[in-house]
Amino acid sequence: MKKLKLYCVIIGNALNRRQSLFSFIIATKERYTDGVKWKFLEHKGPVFAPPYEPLPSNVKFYYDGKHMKLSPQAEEVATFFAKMLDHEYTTKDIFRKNFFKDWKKEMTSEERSKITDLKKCNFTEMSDYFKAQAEARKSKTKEDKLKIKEENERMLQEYGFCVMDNHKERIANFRIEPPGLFRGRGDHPKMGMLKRRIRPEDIIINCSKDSKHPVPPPGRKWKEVRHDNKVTWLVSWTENIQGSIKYIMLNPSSRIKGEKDWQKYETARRLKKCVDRIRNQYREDWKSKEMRIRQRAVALYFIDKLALRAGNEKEEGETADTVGCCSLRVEHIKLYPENDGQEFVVEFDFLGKDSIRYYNKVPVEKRVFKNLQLFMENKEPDDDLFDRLNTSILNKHLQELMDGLTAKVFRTYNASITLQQQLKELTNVEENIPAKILSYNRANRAVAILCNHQRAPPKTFEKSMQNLQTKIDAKRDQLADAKRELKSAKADAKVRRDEKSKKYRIEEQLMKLEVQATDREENKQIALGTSKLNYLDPRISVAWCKKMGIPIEKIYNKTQREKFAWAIDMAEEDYEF
DNA sequence: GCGCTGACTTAGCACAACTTGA
DNA sequence: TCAAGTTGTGCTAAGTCAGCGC
Repeated sequence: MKKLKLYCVIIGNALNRRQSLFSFIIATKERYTDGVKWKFLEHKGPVFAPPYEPLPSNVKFYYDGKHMKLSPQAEEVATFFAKMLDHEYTTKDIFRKNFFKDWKKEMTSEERSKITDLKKCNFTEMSDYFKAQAEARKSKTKEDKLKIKEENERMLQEYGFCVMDNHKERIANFRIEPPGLFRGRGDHPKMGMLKRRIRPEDIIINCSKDSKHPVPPPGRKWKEVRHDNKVTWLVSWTENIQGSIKYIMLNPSSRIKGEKDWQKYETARRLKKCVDRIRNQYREDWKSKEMRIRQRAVALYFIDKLALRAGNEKEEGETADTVGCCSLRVEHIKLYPENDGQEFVVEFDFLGKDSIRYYNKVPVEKRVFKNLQLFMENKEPDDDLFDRLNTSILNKHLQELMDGLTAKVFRTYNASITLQQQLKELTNVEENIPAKILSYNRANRAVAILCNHQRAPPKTFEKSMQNLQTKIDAKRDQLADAKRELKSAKADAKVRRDEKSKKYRIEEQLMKLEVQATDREENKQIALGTSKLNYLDPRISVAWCKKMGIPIEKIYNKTQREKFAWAIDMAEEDYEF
């Protein structure tokens, strides 16, 4: 009864934070213990990519120096390549090979017999045409830009929301991925392949029986309409490169995602309570008689100490050659009994998720070192380091140690606890706001380094650094002037006061610039966003802001505040992870 | 156990949108 | 007011992990 009453309140005012927080707790504790994710789900279905518009006749394609009119299908695929002409991708052999193979499939038999060598294809007119179009888009008038904006807004309002259990929720990706050329990361064997256009007939709709079902475009059909309330997705289709399923799901601000996120951090907090026991256990296991247990224990030590990912097996030749902890190979580590004055050093060098390089030299305990020597005995470089271990074995073991424990919980736990410790260590209530924020970013950075969240240095980095330095120099000159003026303004008390406050103001500005420069330099190759969004319990940041008198807007932008609304609502100043 | 698949989270990059200072 | 620089958002690839059938 009480529950029912609450729901009514929620329906009446779905956007009221306090109330949605209640529904949140109810949902987690009472409503969905049986894998049911919702009772009611209604939406408008996906937005398809716009149909292909053939090129104007003056934009020509040349083969072997001669103009050649392509069939619409072949032309469309050619434009995908033309649009990427300036990208390094198009110079890579695999990319070109894959593209050409798939392009030929789209050609008429006549085209296929003529076009036999990609090197003889000239796409430059197409490429120039698209560049001109992009330029034209940029230089549109204010009114035109506003019109586009309004149209986008209209689409968002129509397709960007759904109703799930009495809440109107934002959908994350309501637009179907347009066709194009597949761009894998790193050395992907499938780069350049044609990602085909998705049609209504490829689409599975998921919604509740008693909802208004989404309508396919006129004269078309959905592949299937199902009513599976044990899953959270609204739309799915099978992608043609890997044959995997893609989904349309809800925005991170939605109840269903927020709840899950909250749960994730609660699991990490439970790990905090038993991590000492687990650490003692794996240290004991280093001595085990059984090889499989020693391997498990050393791997777990790496996952815990270095925040490595679990490392599932991957199908060879289907994806880029990347590894995580359990899939490390002998060639990925080097052992140094002594290195730079430290004993038992392990050097890691491998490509992880997204082909981001993990390079680290770490001193380890002697037992770990000896075990690693043992694991590597009589093995080839491309043999598995942990040949008696995989993620499934590891996670089964972890499950026995703590309910809900898996390898990735260690990343969440270590990231969040590091942030909390670093914030305690680095920040001082006495400092001013820019200094506090620099400290926050430094704490955030410690986590990003731990998790190896890298980014390519921004293209404009050097220049923007230089600009900042110029500003700092100018500000220093200004400060020197102000100091001189203050000195010479001895007699008049009022003038003195004014000069003093001016000097103070300039000092503040200078400090702010210097802090900004430090922050930016330290951030050159480190991405803070990923850890902020996925690994750091937002309640730690909310509590810190409250304690330090920092407005939450300084730490989280609008999107982030929406995602972490539950935490902003929940966490008090004394929150402890 | 073992391989496979589906569902869901995590990830970096490209580009659009906004901000700032000349 | 505009270009340059900076930040935010969208996109979609690439992971993790549970569950299933054998």
